[in-house]
This record gives sequence, C-alpha cells and structure tokens, in this order.
Amino acid sequence: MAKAPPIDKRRQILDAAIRVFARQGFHSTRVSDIADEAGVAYGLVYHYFKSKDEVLNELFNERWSLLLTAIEEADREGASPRAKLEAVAGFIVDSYRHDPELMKVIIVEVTRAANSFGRTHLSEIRRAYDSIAKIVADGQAAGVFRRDIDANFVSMSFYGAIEQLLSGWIFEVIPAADSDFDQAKTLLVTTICDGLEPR
Amino acid sequence: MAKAPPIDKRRQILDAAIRVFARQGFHSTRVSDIADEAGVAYGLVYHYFKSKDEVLNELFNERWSLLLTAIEEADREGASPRAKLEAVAGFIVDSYRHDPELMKVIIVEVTRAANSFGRTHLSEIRRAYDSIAKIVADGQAAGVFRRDIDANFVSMSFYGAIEQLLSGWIFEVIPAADSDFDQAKTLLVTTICDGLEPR
DNA sequence: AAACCGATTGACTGGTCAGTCAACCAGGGA
DNA sequence: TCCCTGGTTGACTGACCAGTCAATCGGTTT
Repeated sequence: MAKAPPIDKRRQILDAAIRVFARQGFHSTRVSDIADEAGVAYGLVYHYFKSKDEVLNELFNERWSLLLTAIEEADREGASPRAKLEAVAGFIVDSYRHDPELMKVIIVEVTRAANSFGRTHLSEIRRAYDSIAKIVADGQAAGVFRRDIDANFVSMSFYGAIEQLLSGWIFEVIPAADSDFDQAKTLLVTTICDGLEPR
Repeated sequence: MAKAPPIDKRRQILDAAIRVFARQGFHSTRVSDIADEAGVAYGLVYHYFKSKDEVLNELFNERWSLLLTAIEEADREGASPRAKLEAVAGFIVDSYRHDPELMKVIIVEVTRAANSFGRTHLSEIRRAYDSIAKIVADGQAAGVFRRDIDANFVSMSFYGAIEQLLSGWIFEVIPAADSDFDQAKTLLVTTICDGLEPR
C-alpha cells in the first residue's frame, strides 16, 4: 500500500521530454527519443500519458498556471500599475532564467505554435493577455496611464515584446548574460510607460 | 519558342499554397491538398518545386524581401526616427490588411516557427531586426531618443509588439476592423516613443 | 509459497505521406 | 505527316512513427 518508488518515473519522463523537445523541437522528437532520454522503455511513456501530445500539454499546463497565478498576484499586491507590469515582466524573465529549456518549449511549441498547441490552449493563453489588460485598464481608470490607447492593444504589445525578447535569447539573436535579464525587466517597463523620447 | 501559357501554373500553385497553408497550417497540409486547390496534378508541384518546403520558402522569400526593402526605404526617406518607425509599423500592418492569408502563413509558419523554417531563415529575419535597431540607434545618436535603452532591445520589443498584434488579429483575439489597423499603427509608435504615462 | 497486481518492457502493426517515375499529351518544326 | 520536347498526369513505393499489446518483472498480501 505504501507506494514510494524512489524515483518518480512520470516526472522523469516529463523532465526528459523538456530536454528533448528543447533540443529537437516537438515535431522531430520521436516518442522513443523521450523514452531513451528518460532511461525507460518505450511503452512506459504510454503508461503515464495518453499520447505524445499529452506530455507537452502537461508541461504547458504546469507552467502556465504558475504564470497566471503570478500575474494575478502581481495585480493584487503591486503598489502601482507600473510596479505590477514590472512584476509580470520580472516573473516571465525569471522563469526563463530559471529554466530556459522549459520556457523555450512552451514558447516555441505552444504559445507561438498557433496551428497546433497554441490553438488548443488559446483560451488559457488569452487569460494572460486579459489579466495584463486589466492592469492597464485599472491604471487608466486611476489616471496614471493615458486613456487614449486601448488597454487590450497595450497588453498584446507588452506581452509580445516580452516574448520576442525571450525568443531573442533562445535563438541567440541578442546577448543573454545575467545583466541582460535584469536590464530587460526594467527596459520593457520603461519603454512602455515612459516611452523612448526624452521628457 | 514564344512561350506564353495563358495561365502561369507555377504562380497558381503558389497562390493555392497560400490559401491551404493559411487554412490548415503547413504541417497538416498534404502536397495533394495544394495540387487539388490549384487544380493541377499532384506531380506538377514537383515539376516546379523541389519539395513541399521549397514552396513555403518561396512564399517567404517573396514577401520578406519586400519587407526588408520597405524598412530600408523608410530609414532612407523618413523625416524623423519616429516617422521611420511609423512607416515600418505601417508597412507591416498594411501587408496584413492587403493579404492576411499570406501574412498569416509567413508569421505562423516561418517567423514564429523557430524550430523549422524560422531556423532556416533566421539570418534574413534578423536583418529586419537589425535595420529597425539602426533606426533606433540613429535616433539616439541624434538625441531624439533616450540613450539608456539598448537599441537592439527596443528593436526586438517593437517588432515583437507588431507581430503579436498581427497574431491577435489572425486568431481573433483582438478586433480587426479597418479602424483597428489604423489605430494600431499610431498606437505602437505612440506607446514606444511617448510611453503610457501622461506627460 | 502461491496468487495477485501494478509497473515495465519492446516487438509489432497500421496508416500516412513525401517524393518518384513512366506514361501521356499538345503543339511547333522539319 | 511524324517526330521531338517540355508540360502534365497520377499510381505507386519506401520510410517513418505513434500507438498497441502480450509478456515479464518484482513486490505485497494471504
């Protein structure tokens, strides 16, 4: 009864999948690649997951729910709209810093894979956009953000900018040192809130 | 000798491919789907193109070279850095308005498909980022843009914001009326240049 | 020790397509 | 008239791989 396998094979498979998906991409990953990387038999993947898709779904859900929670918390506890946006950007950037492989998989294979998994998870992804839009709208209502720019447009732009930076790091288009991550957080908020032109 | 087939089958195939790729996505499009949509025999696709991939490559190259030209022209002829950025955003938004299916294919299947075609065309895609960064850097050098924000970061953010808006239209996350397109152009530049906070 | 049961194994199958190729057709030139 | 050539056709093949399943293993219960 007392089940306590010293190693959680299911977790082992998920972690292996992160590495393999990050390395080869979802489409060119064979289920056997995952099994090999995890050091388990082919069939065991199907013991724990209904399909190859379900492995990726699981990875996405695990992480995205954290993001949604983080955005809501930022909204609840942030001192100002600006601070809230900074917390959001910070969380996403830190997620990448903490586990770049997982974030690569989620962005490349789900968030930006509009014809496959992005489509499936559109409503959850959208929830993030909406939460950010709410932060902006509240800022506008409070008078600290200008009202002549649609909050949904801002939300999309802000999120798109973050994701593009992550993409830039993932594909080594822009430098990815620790200092760059820190700069990015404030840069994003400074640009969006203060603008490029000097005051 | 005087070859003048009343209908250019090659073009016909490319146009059909745009529609089918836009509808089903590249991966779930069979070569037979393209042939059927174009009203030609299966084998003819291989007479004009080396592979299914080459069809998409051709579509991307056709369009992306226009974009690169447009950015360079904006840089050359724009009155101010701000006007240049507006021209860039305007061109991309208008490209979508003019041919949403083609832009959908290019963004979804190439630009954001980092593990397949995005990887292949990375250097060309990057050229766009670089050209935008140059506009920003020139603006900084001229003193009309603040210098404490890295030009490459701004470039990525700006481009990412545009692409996210297009994605939003493509997947009907945000409204896509004519007025929205016009708003978007100025919104993007206003946000990036003036910022969200009132002056 | 015998029955039990979930975890684990990996060979095998069925279906799917990208790409090939031999044949066919049309029209221009000899 | 009869090649010749290049566009056009679509049946076929070879490779690939997700998912299945019957067999095995190892620990627990009775």
